[in-house]
Amino acid sequence: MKPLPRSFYVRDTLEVTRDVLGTLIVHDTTEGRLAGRIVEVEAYVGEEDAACHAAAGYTSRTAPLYGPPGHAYVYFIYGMHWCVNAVTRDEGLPSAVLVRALEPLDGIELMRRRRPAARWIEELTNGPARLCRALGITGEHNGLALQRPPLLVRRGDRVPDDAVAVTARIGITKAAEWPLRWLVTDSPFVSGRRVREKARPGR
DNA sequence: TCGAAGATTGTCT
DNA sequence: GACAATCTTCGAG
Repeated sequence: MKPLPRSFYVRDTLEVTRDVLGTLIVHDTTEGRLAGRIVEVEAYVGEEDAACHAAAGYTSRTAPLYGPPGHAYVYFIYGMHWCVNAVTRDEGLPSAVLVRALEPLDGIELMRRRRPAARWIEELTNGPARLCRALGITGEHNGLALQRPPLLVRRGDRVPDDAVAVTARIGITKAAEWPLRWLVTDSPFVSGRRVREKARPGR
């Protein structure tokens, strides 16, 4: 159960995104270890991707996207939420994998305390901002390497192809139709409840 | 310096 | 299903 090496991230972003499913994200804090299995991710693929923050070019905000692969890109959105990405490809090629949902593994009681709005365990980490809240990931982690504590990604059991689905990305307005969202089909921990309700009215 | 938009979520109707 | 919360970032003036 070693951390994923940097070479894991130095590949085509779509390959990395698919392979991240099933890996484990671990945050060691003074209050204890928080960890979960990644069950939903999205790819954001460079300046030509209008939904990618790098579409704005190199700025102080997007700098980590242009930095070394295997590092975290943590951004603040809607005045209250943090979201975490893993930077991919290579320096100067700004693309990343957004972690959208986890299956909680370690530190579930601590997650419950951090996420009082969650009514049951499936709501602890089924959304990009929810999982950051539950794991205590904030701007402090922006730009950190993902190969060592406090924040790292470990190899897990590979999710077989027949358990993986690909869909359009969620919650964006630009390039929204691009099929760059991967998820573990049968996992009850994936996000997008409201989206599914919209997509299947009357059920 | 100002205004608008945003890779979301929780609450209310 | 609609909308408010809340603030950083960026581009325009």
